[in-house]
Amino acid sequence: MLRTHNCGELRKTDAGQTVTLCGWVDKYRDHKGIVFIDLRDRYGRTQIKFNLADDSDIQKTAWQLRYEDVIQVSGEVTARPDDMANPKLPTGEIEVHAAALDVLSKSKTPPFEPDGQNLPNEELRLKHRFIDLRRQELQQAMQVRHRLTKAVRDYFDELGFLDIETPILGRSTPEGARDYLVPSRVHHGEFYALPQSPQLYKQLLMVAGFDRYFQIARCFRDEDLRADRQPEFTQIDVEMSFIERDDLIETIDGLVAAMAESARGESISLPLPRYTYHDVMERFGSDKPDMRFGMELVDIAEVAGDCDFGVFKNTIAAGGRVRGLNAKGAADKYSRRILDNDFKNLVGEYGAKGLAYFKVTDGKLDSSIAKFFGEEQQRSIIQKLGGENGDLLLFVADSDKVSSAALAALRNHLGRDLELYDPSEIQCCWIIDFPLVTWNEEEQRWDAEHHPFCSVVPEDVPLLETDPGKVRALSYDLVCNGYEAASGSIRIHDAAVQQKVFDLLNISAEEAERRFGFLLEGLRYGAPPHGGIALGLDRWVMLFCGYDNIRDVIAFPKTQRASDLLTGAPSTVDDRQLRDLQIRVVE
RNA sequence: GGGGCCGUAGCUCAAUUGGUUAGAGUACCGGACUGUCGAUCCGGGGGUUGCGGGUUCAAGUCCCGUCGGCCUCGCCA
Repeated sequence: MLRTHNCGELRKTDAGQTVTLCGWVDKYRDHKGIVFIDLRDRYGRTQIKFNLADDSDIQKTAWQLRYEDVIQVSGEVTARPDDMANPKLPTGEIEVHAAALDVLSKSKTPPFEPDGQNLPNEELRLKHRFIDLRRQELQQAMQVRHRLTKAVRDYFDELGFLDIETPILGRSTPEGARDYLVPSRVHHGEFYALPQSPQLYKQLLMVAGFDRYFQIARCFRDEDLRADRQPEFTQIDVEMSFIERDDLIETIDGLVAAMAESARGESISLPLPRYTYHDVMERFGSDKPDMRFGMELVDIAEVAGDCDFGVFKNTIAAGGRVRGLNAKGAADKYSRRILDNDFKNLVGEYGAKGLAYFKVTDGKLDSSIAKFFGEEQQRSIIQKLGGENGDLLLFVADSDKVSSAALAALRNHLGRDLELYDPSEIQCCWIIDFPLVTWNEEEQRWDAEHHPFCSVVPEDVPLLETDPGKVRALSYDLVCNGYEAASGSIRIHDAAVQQKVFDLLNISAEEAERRFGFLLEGLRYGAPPHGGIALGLDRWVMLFCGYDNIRDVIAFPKTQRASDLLTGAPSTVDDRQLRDLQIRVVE
């Protein structure tokens, strides 16, 4: 070993010991006759003292030290005089009095310093990711990530789950997300697809009798990115046999508690609350509501349909909805310009054509459109939204879909902006009873909400033929702070029900056979009732770290256009490689 | 595919209505300094204002295009 201790562990009680430390020069303070170095590794920082009187050769080298040089220092641990201790550092009560110094590796002047001050733009940080990763936030994230995956493995191991790997090179199944394709050299013109998830494999593992499976699986989706989406990401993939929905949910409740314990040392009270899809869509306008605060949506259809405000009245007449929310005490918080521009644009992104708002003043509505509402109607609106003087009431009148999306976004914005919750808090809940299918207006057909193998609430099976939109799926999402953090379902193992679902989705027998024949064939050879779930590992790490960007918890992430600025991927390849694959690039 | 924000010294930023030689802090280089911990003080070097075109007597600033980064709608069974 080139060191006896790390840079975070020495304390006053170690005074007198001779130690050797290795690390990066984090700061240097050169007083000519005395030089201080803060030596950094991933465990912490320790002050090293170089004294002119001791050894002029060492001192000469110490004068040359610059940021991010890697050095090895030996010397005696010395207690600092009380008035010279640094309370900001855990090691601040001691310093190492250098008797030997070896520069292990000189650093070029770094493009930026990983001290977290004046953080450069992300482009530069991604280009020099090896430096960015020295920053405390990223070091922290990698540690949380490690602890989390270890907790996951330990938890499932305790419960008798087997960790089984599934192929990365698989067959393309052209529904859902766009596949990343890998050309085959041996089979001209044919391609593998990277897995969007191990979904079909894990169902076959159930058929094979591995009744408790989990895997920390890399997944790939060639879709446009977001702050919480990367083209390759990691799922905690789980599948169980001979279980019902609640068994799975309880198992995952325990997993979430174990993860929270390991990542943050927090105990989460179980069971996690469960809400139905219908319930949260009505109350929050979203199937992934942020439960850290209230501010629920309120329907004012009765008043709106009867008032003189054309937008409201016509929306109700056309079968739309008028709903609003109450920003408590925010009447004077937002200027008219912000309301008419920023807020209107915000809801406009979701298709809302406008935003109506009132301030509650003297028990009445105060707004340019208040005149369209009678005294009784104003009282009714205020009462429905629990309005008090000083409150700001905001309304969107539109279709169910648009008003939900717009108000959900507005609610999230207001919740954050009005600081209605502690941003370090974690609030998880289950969303259950999703609709099995949703009507696709453009294509004039029913689409699976989850996937075509998702099972049905037994009492709803007859509805498959009469009222498909009302059929509830045996699927469930785990939502955390407004993010979809896990999603799963009980799968169909009954051929007759599967056929009904395929019929509903307009998937012919030939088409089903062509698309997922290998799964269907497997299910014909004794398939146990089974179900599972997949948790987005990256998102959980992000949530547990309190970050709002998934790139901050991935060691080597990609940009929004899916390029890796560090390595330059994707890149062109040699003609010879293309020849082998019989692929030609066309302009 | 659509909408929005951004790009000036290695880095973080400034630069009036379009107007002198594009500035500051930090980093870097040199000097001073034996108790600092964002060390301090003195001095110095450092610019294709992302790139290309246009308007103008004059462009970092205005216009068009393009490249790159971020946020977002669509998309993500």
